[in-house]
Amino acid sequence: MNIKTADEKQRKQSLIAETALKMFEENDFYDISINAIAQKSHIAKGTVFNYFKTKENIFMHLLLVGYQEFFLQTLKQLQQAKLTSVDELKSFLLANTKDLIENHLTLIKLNALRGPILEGKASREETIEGRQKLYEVHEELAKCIHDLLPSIDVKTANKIFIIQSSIASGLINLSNLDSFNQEPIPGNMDDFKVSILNDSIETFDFYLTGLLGK
Amino acid sequence: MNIKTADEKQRKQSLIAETALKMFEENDFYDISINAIAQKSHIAKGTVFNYFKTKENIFMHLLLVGYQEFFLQTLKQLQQAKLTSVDELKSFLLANTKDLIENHLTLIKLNALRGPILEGKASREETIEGRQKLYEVHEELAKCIHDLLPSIDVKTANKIFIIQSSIASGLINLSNLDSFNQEPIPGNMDDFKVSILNDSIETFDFYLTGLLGK
Amino acid sequence: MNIKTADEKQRKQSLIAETALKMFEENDFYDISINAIAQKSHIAKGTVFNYFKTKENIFMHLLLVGYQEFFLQTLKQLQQAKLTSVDELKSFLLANTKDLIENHLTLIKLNALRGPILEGKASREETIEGRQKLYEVHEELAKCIHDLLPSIDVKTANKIFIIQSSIASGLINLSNLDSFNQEPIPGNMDDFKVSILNDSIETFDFYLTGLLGK
Amino acid sequence: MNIKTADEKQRKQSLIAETALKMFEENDFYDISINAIAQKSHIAKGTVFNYFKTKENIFMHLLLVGYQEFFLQTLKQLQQAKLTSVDELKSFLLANTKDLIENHLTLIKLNALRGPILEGKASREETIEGRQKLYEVHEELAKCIHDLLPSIDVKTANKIFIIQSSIASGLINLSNLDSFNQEPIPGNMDDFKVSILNDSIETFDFYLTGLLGK
DNA sequence: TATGAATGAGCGTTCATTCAT
DNA sequence: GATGAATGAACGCTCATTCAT
Repeated sequence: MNIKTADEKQRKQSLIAETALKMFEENDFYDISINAIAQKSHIAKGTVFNYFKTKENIFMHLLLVGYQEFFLQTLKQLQQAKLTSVDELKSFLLANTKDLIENHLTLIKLNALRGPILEGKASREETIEGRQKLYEVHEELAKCIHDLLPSIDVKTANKIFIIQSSIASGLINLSNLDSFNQEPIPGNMDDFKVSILNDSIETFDFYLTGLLGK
Repeated sequence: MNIKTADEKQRKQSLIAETALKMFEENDFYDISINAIAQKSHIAKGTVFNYFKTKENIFMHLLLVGYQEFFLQTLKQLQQAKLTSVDELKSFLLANTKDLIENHLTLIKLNALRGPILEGKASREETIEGRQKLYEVHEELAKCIHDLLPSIDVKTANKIFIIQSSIASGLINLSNLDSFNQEPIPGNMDDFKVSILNDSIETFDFYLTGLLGK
Repeated sequence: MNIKTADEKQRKQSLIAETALKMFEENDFYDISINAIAQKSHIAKGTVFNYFKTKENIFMHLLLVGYQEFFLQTLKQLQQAKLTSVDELKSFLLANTKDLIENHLTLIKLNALRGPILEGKASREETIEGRQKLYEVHEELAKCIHDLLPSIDVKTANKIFIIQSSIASGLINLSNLDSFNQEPIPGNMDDFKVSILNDSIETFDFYLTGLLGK
Repeated sequence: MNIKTADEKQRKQSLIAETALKMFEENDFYDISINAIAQKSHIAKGTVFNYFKTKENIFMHLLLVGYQEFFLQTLKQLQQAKLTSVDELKSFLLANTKDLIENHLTLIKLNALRGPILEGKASREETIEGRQKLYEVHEELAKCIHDLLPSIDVKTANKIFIIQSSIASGLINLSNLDSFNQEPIPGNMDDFKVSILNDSIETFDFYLTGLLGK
């Protein structure tokens, strides 16, 4: 048990990361203690620190690797999609947004932690390395779009994905206006209901139309 | 002097709230301690708790009252604006967004705290009371828009303001992608620069066009 | 119990400091935990931090205030002693050294912590303030000697007290060479026995003779 | 290769010890972790524990072996020096002190660890064995002095070297009184400057004169 | 013999909250 | 109403040491 292969090490790191991710689905960063992550992972507290230097690093890893994977998957889907028009791209992106929200909502929640909470204590080196990898995938994705539809330049294509996350991230913050702590607020709150999924898609749809033309 | 008038009471509460607001402009919720708020307000720590039952209540108050004031001000401006077309409304709303971002950025930052952080510990009663007041103003604002431009129904008008905040809030989360802890990341990061103001306005502009028609 | 006078506050600070001092007589800095200090003082751990910002500050306080008191007491004794010759001064200083070692040994042990351990985490402000007060007393003491015996300049008089502590501090480090963990080492260890008191006084005596003339 | 010769074993032990020594030149005992020693030695953490049962044993070894080597070297130099008078011995010892401070300052720093820190956790057996070897060299050195200058008895000669280390060790503790964390303290601190080398030699010179005559 | 992953007790420190005055 | 001293649970994190391989 003493010498782990890179693969075994990765697996344990993933165990920790995935435990943290699961917990983050239901709890806030500050309500998740390293102790709890360790317990749920059935390992000792110290072991967590053998794999991540700080608590913030865990969540930064979640954000960076999670987005990398999401964009890589998006890239693959894009390559298979053989888009031929802006309209088809729009459809593709809206479906992609649905996937992001339905299956990767934590990524979007993690965005809100990055600047104010994680960067202060996450390791600069690791973060920048992870970010650069992420940016590479992002650029590749953008280039792929540009290749398919040359009228969309690379910068614009990059921006599309930034705005995609922005919209979803913002709608999370404004969701549940009709309840308090999951319990409904008395009175007719219909006008304040937000559907993260529907409103994100609608907003992103309008955005894409505005950006790329009717 | 033993018995404070309601007015005096309000004044001290405002003092605390405004101090907290100023601190929130530059620091994260978790980096602002009650102790620091008390010191900056030149009052005792215990006094803070005479006016707000919990730390979370302070920031919930900031959010609810801040938005009330912002929407009241918006309402006034709207009443003076004498809009006659959807296009004029759009211009009005974009200018209003600029004001929101330039002068009330903390409101938008507070949105990100509400669900995951504040609701867990804020007093249910006070929050719901504050929220209902806020919703009233919000409704009034929406109705005003509907009165000016009957083609826009009240529910839609309400939604406009929710999306306005959503967009700005989301872009805050995605800003500073080209730096780490305020310091620039090496490499050409042009494609990842976000301007909260410009991108919010662009996105909101496209949204309004999509929603209300070109 | 809520508003303490300066005097009451000082008394609690002293309680903590004296508890720490007592513990330091028998244990090493790293074997004394804040928890233990709090328990022995019959107060809560948090209360300790209301009076000292860091653990290091406690011991820095002990060092600075302890020496201040010792030098003030020495100054008083000196003023009463009416010395008229270098020989009388020597006798005075040797008796003073005896007092230092017999009744203030912790001060000498604290010297060994100062540079390598305390300075790294003690508050700069407080330390420098405490040091400057200490230096003033030190200077006053030196001036007093110069006034009594003008052949001894102030700088030399200051040095005398620095060397006094040095010698005792060094001999502490070299003491107990004939035992291990308080238990005697087998064999005849007579040649390695150190008497902190006797050897300090002998060494200091020789030093003073060399410095001030037979 | 499964069975290491005694020589190979010694070589790895020396590697660890020398790495620790180098680190101790610049860092405090508590700032040097076994992990760091292992890394700097390019061996595994567990390997360190194959050669030293505890962290304290490493530094105890450094102290005992370091002093053995220093005294052996001193002995050799003494045998070559052909001293014929107390004055020549004094000169020899002062030069030896200069060497000790300039080239073996860590030995003196280690003295301060021995009693309060190392003995508590260092292995009794190994320590006593090392100490006895050290005492033998020490005695030999003392006897050599006695043989050269019969007026100096062996006990006195032993003591000379104990006081030599004491003085230097004490002056280390009292050095840097004119700065805080390497930064100068405001104000004229001339009277509180300590030169470990010069003041050690002066003090030791006076001591030797007092002990051995004029 | 060498390894390094796992451990977990223990640390200093923070801070919202209480409550006697 | 105002105060601020007291509290203590909870936190992230360290690190010497163990031991299966």
